[in-house]
Amino acid sequence: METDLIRRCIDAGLKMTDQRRIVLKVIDDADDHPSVDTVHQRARTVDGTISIATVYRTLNVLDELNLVRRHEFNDKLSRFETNLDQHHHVIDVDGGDVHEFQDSRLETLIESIASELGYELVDHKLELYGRRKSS
Amino acid sequence: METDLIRRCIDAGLKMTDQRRIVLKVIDDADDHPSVDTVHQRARTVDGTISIATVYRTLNVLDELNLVRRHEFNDKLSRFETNLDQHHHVIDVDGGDVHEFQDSRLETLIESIASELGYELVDHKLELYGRRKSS
DNA sequence: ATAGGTGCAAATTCTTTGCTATTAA
DNA sequence: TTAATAGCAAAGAATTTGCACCTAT
Repeated sequence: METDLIRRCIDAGLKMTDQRRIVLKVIDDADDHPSVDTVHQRARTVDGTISIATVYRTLNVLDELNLVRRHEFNDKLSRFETNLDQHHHVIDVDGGDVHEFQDSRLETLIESIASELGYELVDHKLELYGRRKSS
Repeated sequence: METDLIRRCIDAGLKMTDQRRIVLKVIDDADDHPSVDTVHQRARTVDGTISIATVYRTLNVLDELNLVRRHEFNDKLSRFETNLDQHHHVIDVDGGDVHEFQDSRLETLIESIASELGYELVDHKLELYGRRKSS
């Protein structure tokens, strides 16, 4: 098994240890925005000996390589996501649920705003805080 | 002196102590995005005995009252801003400078996207990460 | 063979909190 | 007068790191 994420790590010159492979799989499989602790717990179900330090180190490396994005939504925990194309979020201010979405109008607008301001866009984060409409 | 921020705090039922007044002034005067520690240092230049605990407590109250917004840009420090109308930021990925901007097209689009998704917008944050164009 | 990675525990860093004394309202 | 707030120091929580051992390349 050679996921895209694994390949990118190898290309970046990282050693592919068992622990790293497990953390990468957890991250790759996640369709939510897990905290470090959650990633650790999930990794433990595969290998009970994997340490939280390794999880921290791995996530930090992935962050540096821009293979994951780090967020802090309502709480103060670091939360991670791999799906780098859909970085728009609606956070429910009541429940705290995080819902992802994608919108091309937004992409286009953001791109041109950055350009107008004299910047070449590298990445971006948009977080909408809202309340479910009852209607 | 009765700044708007002070007025809002009083209206919210907070006691206006000397320390609080100083922290509010620091926040109000800031045109950057100071960390808790920076706010503390600035407050100290006015009153050398003000404690960091008080700064934390004051900023937390302001955050709860939505009189400041809490950010975490490139570093992992909480950073604060009072200017709640201009919550769009470009972060220079090289220098780390944070530049604020305002864009009505964006406001409008975000508002309608939230609505389309079934949310009533309460607040939002947009962070663009970019690199200065040399051209 | 060896540069890089791991686990563990200790150390750091940031933030909160219990307590007693103080003070704005 | 009294409920809220301050300062201090201790406690907590999240994250990083030094070190001795291990392993992918």
